[in-house]
Amino acid sequence: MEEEHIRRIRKLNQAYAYTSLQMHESIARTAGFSGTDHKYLGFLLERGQMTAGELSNLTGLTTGAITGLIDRFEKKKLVKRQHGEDDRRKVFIVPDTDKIMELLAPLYHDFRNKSAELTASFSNDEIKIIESYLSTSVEIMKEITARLSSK
Amino acid sequence: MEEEHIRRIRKLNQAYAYTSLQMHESIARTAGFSGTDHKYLGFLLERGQMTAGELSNLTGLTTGAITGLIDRFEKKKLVKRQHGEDDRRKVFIVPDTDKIMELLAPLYHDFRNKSAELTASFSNDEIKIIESYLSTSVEIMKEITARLSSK
DNA sequence: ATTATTTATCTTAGTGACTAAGATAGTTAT
DNA sequence: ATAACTATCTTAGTCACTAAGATAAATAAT
Repeated sequence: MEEEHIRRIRKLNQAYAYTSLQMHESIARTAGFSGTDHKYLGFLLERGQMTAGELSNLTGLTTGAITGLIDRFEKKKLVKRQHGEDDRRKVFIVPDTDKIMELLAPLYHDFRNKSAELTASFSNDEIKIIESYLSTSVEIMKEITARLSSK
Repeated sequence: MEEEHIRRIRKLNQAYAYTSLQMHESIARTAGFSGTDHKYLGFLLERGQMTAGELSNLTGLTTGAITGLIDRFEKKKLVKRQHGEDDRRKVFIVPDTDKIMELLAPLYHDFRNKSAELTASFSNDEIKIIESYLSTSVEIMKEITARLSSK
């Protein structure tokens, strides 16, 4: 019964998305972040230093909101402001990777371990299937988001 | 190379969680919802009518915040307040399922179709593997969340 | 060179959703 | 009846956000 499979996977996906959101919110709260800061800190961590304007574009926040975001991070000494040498208007936000990792790593520790264990419990062929499913899903969601944002 | 698999799946998971969040935020904005309202409306839709207090417990919001949430939904005629017959202090939030679906269904239409297509592209055995991966992941994340919330 | 335009970030004023604490109204227990 | 409790609402204050404009630096135009 194919319809049944589709329904079950859809339900699982909803649960997955919701639970993931909950977990990340919990982790953020535990780390002492309010609201969406955790998400944007992850951004900085992954992409490395960038200017305030770039972060504004990437996040969709106004430059004013970015100023506040950097202020909060800077107060916690998780990032530093560094004026551009060639263009002194630019403000590079330089994440203190070690400090951020020190703060977040313990909170992700268990999740990482258990997830790794789960992955290791599958064979190579099985992992290919899971990877294929996940990556195509990501593509689908990106496409939907792009379409909605352009409206 | 098992380590490599684990790393790749972890990266895919991060991308999945992030993209999913982005998509749901886009859908919310398109539907005219600010912030987290969309999430809680989904809650009401899935669980059906409940009292303000129950929603407060489930969401973790204070009762004051729930009052505002219901006000906003009520103004858009997506839910109705209904005083309990046995206990007149209680306020049941009754979602207008048809109206909510009418608002949200078109926005999820493409996503649902493409996801169904993706699911249908796998064999029965492959789907079992994906289901197993997703459901165990959900369990892991629930456990982590519960542990953090109790601290 | 001086001036105008553009660019990058910051500042200010106002908004909206949130919390904490207390008010209101209805219920249960003594 | 009165007290204690419960469910929701109200109020005051906070915080992150937007929109619009200020500041400062870079680039272009005359």
